[in-house]
Amino acid sequence: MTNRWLLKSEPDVYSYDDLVKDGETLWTGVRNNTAALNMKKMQVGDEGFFYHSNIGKEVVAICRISKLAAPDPTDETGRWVAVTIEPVRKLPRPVTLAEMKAEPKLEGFELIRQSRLSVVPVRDAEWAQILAMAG
DNA sequence: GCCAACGTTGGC
DNA sequence: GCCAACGTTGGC
Repeated sequence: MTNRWLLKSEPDVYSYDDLVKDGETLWTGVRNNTAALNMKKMQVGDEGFFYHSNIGKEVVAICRISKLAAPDPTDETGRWVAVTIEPVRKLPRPVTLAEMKAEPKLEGFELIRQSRLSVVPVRDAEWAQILAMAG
């Protein structure tokens, strides 16, 4: 079962361009239980939106899960996990948070409902809607 | 087990 | 810089 996701990153810390440069990256540092549960549900090949938080506040690209959740090497307690992601493509243009909030079809979107969650599931209809908004 | 206090995230 | 939302911690 393929699912879709949205992953947040502050672009001054790690942007989509950094991911392109690196080829792939271990998505470390998630320290929230709901977000960790979402990562454990990810399958290799699942796609996700890459969202720039704080600066930009917009979906900029699509990425793909390339490795399943495994223990996060930056976590000394051994309780947290990280997946590996790779870049897929940039959107024709970014879709901003303000646009998504203004779109009635995205009313139930988890990104908007629970704004602090850093790894968010995206429903098929929401995925299609955001792609359509990206042009 | 409840809840107040505090810390963090992220939008504005 | 402020604040809302949410999670965590610790006293009782």
